[in-house]
Amino acid sequence: MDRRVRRTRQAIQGALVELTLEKGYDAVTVTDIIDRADVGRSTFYAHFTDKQDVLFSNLEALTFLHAEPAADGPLFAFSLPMFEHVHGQRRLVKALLGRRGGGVVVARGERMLGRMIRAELRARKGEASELVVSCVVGAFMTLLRRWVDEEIVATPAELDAAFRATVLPGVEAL
Amino acid sequence: MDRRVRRTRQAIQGALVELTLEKGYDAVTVTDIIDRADVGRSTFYAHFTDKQDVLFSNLEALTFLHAEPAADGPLFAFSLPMFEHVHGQRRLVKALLGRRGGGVVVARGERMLGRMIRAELRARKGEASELVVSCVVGAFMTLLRRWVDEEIVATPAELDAAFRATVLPGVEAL
Amino acid sequence: MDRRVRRTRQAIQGALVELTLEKGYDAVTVTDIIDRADVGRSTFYAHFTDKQDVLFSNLEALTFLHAEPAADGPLFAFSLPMFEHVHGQRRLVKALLGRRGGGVVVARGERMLGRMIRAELRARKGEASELVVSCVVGAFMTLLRRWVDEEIVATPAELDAAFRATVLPGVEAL
Amino acid sequence: MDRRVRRTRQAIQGALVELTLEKGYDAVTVTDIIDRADVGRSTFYAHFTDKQDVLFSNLEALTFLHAEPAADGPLFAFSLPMFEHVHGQRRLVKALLGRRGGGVVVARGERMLGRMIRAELRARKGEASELVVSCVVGAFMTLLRRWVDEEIVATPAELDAAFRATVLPGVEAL
DNA sequence: TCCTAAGCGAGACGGTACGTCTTGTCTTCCA
DNA sequence: TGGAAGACAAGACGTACCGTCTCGCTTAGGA
Repeated sequence: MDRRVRRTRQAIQGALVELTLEKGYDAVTVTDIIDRADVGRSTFYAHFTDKQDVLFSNLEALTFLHAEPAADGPLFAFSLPMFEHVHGQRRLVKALLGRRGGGVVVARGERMLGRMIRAELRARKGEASELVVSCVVGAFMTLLRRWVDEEIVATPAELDAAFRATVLPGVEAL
Repeated sequence: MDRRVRRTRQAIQGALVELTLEKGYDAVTVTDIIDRADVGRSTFYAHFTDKQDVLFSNLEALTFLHAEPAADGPLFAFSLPMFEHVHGQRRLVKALLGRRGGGVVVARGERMLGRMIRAELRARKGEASELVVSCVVGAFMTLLRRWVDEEIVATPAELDAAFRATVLPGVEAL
Repeated sequence: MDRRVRRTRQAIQGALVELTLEKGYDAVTVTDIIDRADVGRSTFYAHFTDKQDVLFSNLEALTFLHAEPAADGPLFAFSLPMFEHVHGQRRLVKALLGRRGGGVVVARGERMLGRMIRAELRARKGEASELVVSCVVGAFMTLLRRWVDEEIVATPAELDAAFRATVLPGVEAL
Repeated sequence: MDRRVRRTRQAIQGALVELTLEKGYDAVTVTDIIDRADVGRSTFYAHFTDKQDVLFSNLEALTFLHAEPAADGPLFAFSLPMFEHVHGQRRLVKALLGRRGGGVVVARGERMLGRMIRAELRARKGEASELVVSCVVGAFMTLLRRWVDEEIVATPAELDAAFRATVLPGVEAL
């Protein structure tokens, strides 16, 4: 891929993140992005189909979203590494996943997390109740979201501890 | 209030709910609402400032959002009644709170639920960790949301059971 | 006719004149008139069909518009009395006929004046060229309009003198 | 300037003229113009601020409005050329200056003509009475307007003859 | 003196036009 | 000759008026 092309794409992606942090994803217009990235309108549409397309392209940088379920080790072992990973990318994660981000990203995160938790539960218990999966997903994602939105102040270790303390006893008792 | 006024407001509110179920809240335009409600443009703006204003006005019909925390009885006793209440208004709740609804409503629901859970925990344990509150709120709301979106099929009693089984042991052990 | 009715009609007519002098006829809205006259919307439409209807109703007070052609005496004898008559109603005439008034009134004035001048010429000369009638009408009306708009400062006698001095020699020579 | 831009502007200007001839300037809406010109709403406002702005832009095609006073030769020599010039653009002049046109154009024409006549009179007589100027302006403009409105049928030469015959004796006698 | 019809204000209502804004496509021009 | 700049059509936005309408209150003027 052309170096210029890469630069153009990054300028656009960066502009969306900045603007999302400033005004919230919904309020950002394609015109805003173009102006901020200092790029022509047709250039934007040459690289992306949509504002949402830019959002999703940014998503690939969020590697924690591609985590794989662990078949052994303690239940929900993904938790601590994930909080730590997010810690290093707070700014980006906040823009994408936080209150001002596009709701779609949260939905995607939930789906991915759901798959992981479902797989873990199946591996240990044979079957996974979708009701329980929803509870666990919700507990984790809400914690994560409120943290990046700075409604909660805590270290990754504290988050991990609280998450496990709240849901593990219930899940293991099933 | 004038009888005509009441009819106009209801036509508009109803139109928003219908259209949200059909195309999703974000895709609904004020023009859509006007046409569906068979109401003049100026009439719309005489009653509501916004599409969002209509959304919020509908919210008041969702009485379960105004639930009060119980000081005694079992922990999280609100759960079953709430699921049952929602059961009776699935259509409306789905439109407002579901995947296709406006994200704002979920946020409002979380805030309200957070207040309730925080109060219950304070009443029983003296103090309430915001981390734990977030987990419980997330577990409940995610369950509720996936249910109204029909990603989960279950009775209110089953939902209540799963919610309590998942989070109660952990919360009580603290 | 009810005394109340008369009062209402006059309030509306007066409001239009005032507002026309302030902002010009075109800029005056029915809503403006209603507010100024302190009258209900439906009352307005009970008495008049239009803003223009009010304008025309006011017109009847402008009696000089109903002048009759004189069959004898000097040519264009209507001139001096008309300027004098207007002098006494400058305010109203200015609102209706002036630059800020509705163009329709000028058109009406021209038609009426045209009839008068045509009749006078026919009486004295047997026939009246429509071209000459137009010139005379234009000369008189333009003089009148610029005078009520205060682009010209003069007494009725001076206006009459200028009008006759300019067009009479030409007309009589035909 | 872009070829597209020129085409767009002309389509809009042309649409206004057509529509003015059909319904009269006041009755023409921006929406009408847009539809007739087959142009997007935003495109209209990218080129013109107003309906009136389009009107004025059309005015520049009316070159006779920019005529210069002649310092010598017979008085009011502008008359015949002007009637002839208008003859070649009847359609446009009728739309802009006629009964159905915007009153503003007539006002502009009167001002321009006033300047010309005033200058001619000053050059020959030392001083120009504003009263006389008004009469002459009115005579000429009214003749012109009734002619383009087809209330009068005549050739440019006949119009010129009538105008001069009516006002010249009076003006020269002063 | 009552009472009944009309006059009236208040303002809800469906429409229509406005001028602004954003979107995604399409054309032009330049490097 | 390929890509940046930006003109464009489409259509939603929120505002301002319009002319119609329904509602009660008041206010004569006839019973």
